[in-house]
Amino acid sequence: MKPDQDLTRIQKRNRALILDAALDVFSAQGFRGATVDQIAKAAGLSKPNLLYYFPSKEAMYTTLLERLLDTWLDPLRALDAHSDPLEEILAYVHRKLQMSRDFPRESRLFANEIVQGAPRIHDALSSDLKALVDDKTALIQGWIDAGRIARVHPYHLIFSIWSLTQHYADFDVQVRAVLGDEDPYDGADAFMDTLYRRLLSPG
Amino acid sequence: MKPDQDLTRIQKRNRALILDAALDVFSAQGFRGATVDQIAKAAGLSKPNLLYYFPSKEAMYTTLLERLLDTWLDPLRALDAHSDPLEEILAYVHRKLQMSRDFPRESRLFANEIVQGAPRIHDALSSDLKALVDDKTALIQGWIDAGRIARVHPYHLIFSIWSLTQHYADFDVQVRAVLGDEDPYDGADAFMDTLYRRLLSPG
DNA sequence: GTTTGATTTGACCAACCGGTCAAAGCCACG
DNA sequence: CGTGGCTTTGACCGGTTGGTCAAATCAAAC
Repeated sequence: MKPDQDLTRIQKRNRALILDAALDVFSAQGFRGATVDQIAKAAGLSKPNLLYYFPSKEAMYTTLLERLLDTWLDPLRALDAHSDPLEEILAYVHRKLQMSRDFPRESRLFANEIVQGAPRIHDALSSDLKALVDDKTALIQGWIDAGRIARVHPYHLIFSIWSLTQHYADFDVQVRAVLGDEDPYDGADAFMDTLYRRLLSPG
Repeated sequence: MKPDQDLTRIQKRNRALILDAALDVFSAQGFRGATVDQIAKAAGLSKPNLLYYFPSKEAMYTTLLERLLDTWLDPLRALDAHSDPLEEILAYVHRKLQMSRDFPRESRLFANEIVQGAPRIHDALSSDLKALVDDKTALIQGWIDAGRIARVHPYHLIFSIWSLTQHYADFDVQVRAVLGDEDPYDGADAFMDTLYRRLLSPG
């Protein structure tokens, strides 16, 4: 991939246009359900023009996935030892929920990919993701051993945070069908605050 | 739909064969990603033969969805006032997790459908599902008002149970990539028991 | 064993899909 | 201007897909 400086103004604009349209379509239809024509129409460009900027439909998809996995894990990377453990974890929960609220398409893109067996991102999960989680669970285990938070299985703690926060983006239609007009995220934020305080408060 | 009695022995066997194969393929690929040929091969029948038993690919899919939504909600229907509220909710959590363990294909079929906006099941969500959840949240709210469990948002409580339990089926590859050889469900069961006891214990 | 209706399938079709290509259009620079 | 490279696209291609159909096969009742 060429660095951004080597791209002309038009290239930059159109690549961004295409990736945004591709995110729309892939997140709503999955890789196989999406068609290049749909993406082209969403981007306001012709189909051959898309394939001038990306060598294939698959290239658009993997470009999106690679960029997203990275930014998606930023909140977890930020989890660190520089404050009270409980508040640190709560801050992570709130950041993660905020990402679901701000970037639901990204969340659904990952959900689609993983529900269908992660055929194009499995390696990154077993290497990069696993390494990061191993690192952060060790940090959490340290807090537990020091008696600073309650004793819970650190891996399942992280799974629970992913699951609860992403649920509001991935299952948005279901949540809204049940809740009606009420905004899901306000209640979710308060609920999770209560949940993790009660779960993790030591003693 | 004809009642089962009107079906011949061969019809019963082949319809069951086809639906099982369709569940395999749809849950792994989504509706659009699945092909009738894949389902036929998985069922050990020819493609025209499938379309002899079902009028279309869509009919196979919606038949599966309708049957599944019903059984999928059975554990929630069983939530009732006949024992200690906390134990009643915990029993629901454990039943739901057990369903994810026993029927991961069904869970992923729903996940696929809902992540993609529930185009073929949206009505059932807003009517049947909403009615059931409204009913059960009223029950939970009664327990809260009586001081028998802690004060939490009852809708988000139910969302959290769905989210946490189904996560282990829907995101199975991710969970296993991170956990390695450890069985996810044993740890999950203990984790959720702790979580909901701490969250819901009154006082 | 013959008949009749149920079951199965090879061959086929029209629509769709990802991708190609040659030609046309456009833009920036001298 | 004009010219050379960047950008855009209409037309097209081969493969796939959902679905059809007529003919062949099978099974059960008499």
